[in-house]
Amino acid sequence: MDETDRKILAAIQADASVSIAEMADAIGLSHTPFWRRLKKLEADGVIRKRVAILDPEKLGLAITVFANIRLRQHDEETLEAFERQVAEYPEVIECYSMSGETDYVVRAVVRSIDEYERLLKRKLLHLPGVIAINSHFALKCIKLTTQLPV
Amino acid sequence: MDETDRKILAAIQADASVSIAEMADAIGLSHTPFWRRLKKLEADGVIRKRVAILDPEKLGLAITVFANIRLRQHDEETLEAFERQVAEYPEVIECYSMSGETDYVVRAVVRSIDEYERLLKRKLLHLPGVIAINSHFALKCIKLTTQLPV
DNA sequence: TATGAAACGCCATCCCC
DNA sequence: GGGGATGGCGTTTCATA
Repeated sequence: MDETDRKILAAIQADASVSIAEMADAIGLSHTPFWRRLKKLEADGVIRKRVAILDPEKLGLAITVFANIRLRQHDEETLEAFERQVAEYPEVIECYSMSGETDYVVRAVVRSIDEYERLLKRKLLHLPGVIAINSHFALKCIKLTTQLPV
Repeated sequence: MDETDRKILAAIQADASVSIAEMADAIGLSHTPFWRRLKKLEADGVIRKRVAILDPEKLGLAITVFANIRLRQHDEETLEAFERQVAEYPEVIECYSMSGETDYVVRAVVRSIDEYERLLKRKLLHLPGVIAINSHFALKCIKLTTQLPV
């Protein structure tokens, strides 16, 4: 993967709606080699998929919450069950297992505080092994992108 | 925005590479009304843009870090300067101002611990008003999606 | 006012150089 | 890496209820 590939990736992760011909001569390449590189990057899995990015506000999803989750037990089965189930909640946009005191951090988006309370009390707190959850609300989104540094 | 629009949004935020005709009859609609609704959702800004999602691993971006940032002062200018500058770092994928003790939480992706150390010491710690940063490393990504609950 | 059918024109794709 | 041909699809217009 050379410099030209990186330019292609940068372009297509910024805006995938422009035509191949346009992108190609934006980076100074004719459309055929551009297309060939693109297909290779897709085949190699560097480009995972094409998606539409929606506006959370316009969908009424005004609230972003970070939930720091601690488990009571850390055996294989509990972790596996927790991870499988937490990933299924559509409100959960991100989840990572973490170093430090917190076992997992979850980012969820919800329409209201009420909805988060339900997510917390009825779903997250009942996940396998959960002993404590610490919730932090985002006041404002400064940056949220899908563009990786290539 | 009715149930049909939600189906369109769900489909296109899951996979924007399939043709309009295919999506249309997947949700039981002929392609013209589907297309009109799509254009309206774009015009209304519900659909913000189309992008390609890249694989961080394949790009060598193996490490995800959450940085909890505290500022020493909270006057308008400091906040504004901090927010403007933090958003410019390509390693910073997300940043939110938060309730609670932490002023800002940042999610960054880097190639190595070394690279994070440089990001922290040379960039983040020098941002306007910063007094303390607490870094937490992700051990594993359980879920990371762009799909919002529609 | 929302949907279905049909024609147009562009662009992704594949050929060869 | 580049140029050219083609087939399919997004786009637009017309017709319908």
